[in-house]
Amino acid sequence: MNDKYEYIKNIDFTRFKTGLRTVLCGELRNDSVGTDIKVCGWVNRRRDHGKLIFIDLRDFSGIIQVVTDSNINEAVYNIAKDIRTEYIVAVEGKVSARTPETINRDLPTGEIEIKADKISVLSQSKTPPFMLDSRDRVDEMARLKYRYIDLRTAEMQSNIRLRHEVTTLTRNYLNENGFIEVETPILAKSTPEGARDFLVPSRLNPGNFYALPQSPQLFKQILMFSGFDRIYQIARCFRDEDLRADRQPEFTQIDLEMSFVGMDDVISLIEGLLQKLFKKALDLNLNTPFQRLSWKKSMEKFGSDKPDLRFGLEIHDITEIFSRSQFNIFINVINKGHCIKCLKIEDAGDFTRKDMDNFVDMAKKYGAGGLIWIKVENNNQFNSPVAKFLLPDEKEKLKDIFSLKENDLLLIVADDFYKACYSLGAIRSYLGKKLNLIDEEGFIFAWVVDFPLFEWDEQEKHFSPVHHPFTSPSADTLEFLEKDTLKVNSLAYDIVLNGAEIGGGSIRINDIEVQRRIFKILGFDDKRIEENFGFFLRSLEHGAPPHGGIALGMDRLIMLMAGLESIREVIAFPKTQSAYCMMTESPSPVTELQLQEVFIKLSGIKNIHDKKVKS
RNA sequence: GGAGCUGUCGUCUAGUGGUUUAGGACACGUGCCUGUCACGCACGAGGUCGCGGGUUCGAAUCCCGUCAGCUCCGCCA
Repeated sequence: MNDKYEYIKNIDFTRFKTGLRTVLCGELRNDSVGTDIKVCGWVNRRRDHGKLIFIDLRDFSGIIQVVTDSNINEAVYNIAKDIRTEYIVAVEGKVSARTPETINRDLPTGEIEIKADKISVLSQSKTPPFMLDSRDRVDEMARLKYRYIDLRTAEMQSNIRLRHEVTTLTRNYLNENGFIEVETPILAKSTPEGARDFLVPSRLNPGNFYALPQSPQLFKQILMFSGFDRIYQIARCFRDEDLRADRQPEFTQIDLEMSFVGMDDVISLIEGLLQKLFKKALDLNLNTPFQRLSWKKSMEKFGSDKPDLRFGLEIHDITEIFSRSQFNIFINVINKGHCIKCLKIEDAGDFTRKDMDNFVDMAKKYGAGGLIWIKVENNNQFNSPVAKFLLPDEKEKLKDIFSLKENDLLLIVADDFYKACYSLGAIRSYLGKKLNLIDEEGFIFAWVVDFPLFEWDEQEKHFSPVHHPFTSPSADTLEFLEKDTLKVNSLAYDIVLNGAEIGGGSIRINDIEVQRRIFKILGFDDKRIEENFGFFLRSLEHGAPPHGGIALGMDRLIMLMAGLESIREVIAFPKTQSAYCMMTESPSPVTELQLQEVFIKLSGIKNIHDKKVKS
């Protein structure tokens, strides 16, 4: 049976009994035959057979067929005649068994129907802009504009209810583990670095602004200093950056913080949570502990800090082979202490010259200087734009190491470690999909650990934190903080699922001197430290326990659990790529008076009212 | 900030310089129909081809610009 409403689980139907209805549409089975019921719902479809009209009545629980017969009750029949799709009606009648030949096996309620004694229209509806059962073929713009209709579909009901299940299970699990839920301000303080803040002007403090929190990070830590031991929050976070399929300007994190813990404590707690979520919501068993790999190894083998481990196709280092190379590109790279990385694709005979150009473009797009391809032809000849620059023994070594045979393809990037790995990692992901190497049903988790604490920001010419500035350096690399900054590792951990980062956390700094040193390395002077983090440093010097935490990107997690490709599908009212809400038409201009009250004067904007005038 | 793709009745689409008066399907309206369940049948209404400009005897079609949506790079402590 094809039951679109299988998201209705463990529901106590009696709770939904109201003055207007005694049962839900999806509730009844043939054991109710003969009873009189009242039911309310939307008209999913009406089928008019002349003297006989069928109405498929829908609510969140399912669909039931209502029948009116002009020979039996003409008044009801006449009402049914004027009813249209998406009208909301109340039906009173008797549950009756369908004759064997009229049973609908596609419907859980297909063995019965309701003979209507009374139908009243509770609300009329204009013809809907699109049909609910063709939703997946409807342009997303229309779905977002008429979100209230899109949300009626079984798919969206299922997604939003899955979301509710995840939050409920999470709260229960964390409560059982001694956490309490604490709210923190939405009108918060703007802090430097990180993402762009959303600003909120203060009427009572002219010229001053709140920022919407990018995460409740500092509040979580301060609650540890306050002795709550374990807190969590299903936290809304705001970041004013460009959107993606998996990024919205406001999104939700399962955000938690714990006292007197090390990395393993947080990791095993989260493994337990995910195990419970997947078991209860999807009936899937996850094996724990999840595998762990270091950031370095993840970059080296998969070219990503969020590797998709559902398939192999690992990256290899072939720098050694070319140590005496005559090829300029390789010589230059090796002289700079950089490396040569390689991806081997077997049976690549179908790839054309155009595909090769495409690989080169992809490598460039992801930051590499270029890409070299070598295709193995029959009798083991190398077909490659650089074949003539390769020494015979280099060719032999490549054949040897990769056991090359006809139609094998090597994609080679020579660049610094990060660019070489990153660009080949992007190609690896592309090929994983293109060559169908991925088991779409599988969920492969991993922890990525041993991140560097800092990276060098080439544009801004300063160090910036890989995680955030409150992440603790590892004890064994702490000594390099000032003298070999990039060598310092952090006690940060990311959790990765099927090539997506679904969360990250760290053991935090609880030593004010270390915290001050970190701010210094990040290039903050004393004045700026005091202005932005003074409150936090003062809180650190009044007794701060060792503590750590993590935040899971809940929208992404639910998206992956539901097998979807955009978090917009699991958010009730998402925004478009230009951060615009199609339904409410927000953001929008405000009145001059509103601006005056918050002491704001607009400048440098052209055509403020011209935009968004459409459809 | 950048790249790519897309935009034709309410919806999904056909149409790549000339019988196109822009075609079809679904939805919608009217009528017929007593067992359908994506009901069926007949008839009907519905489109300034996203917007602006250009090329051309002629533009939905080609060119430029612009707006919107999507995907991606940058960005996202």
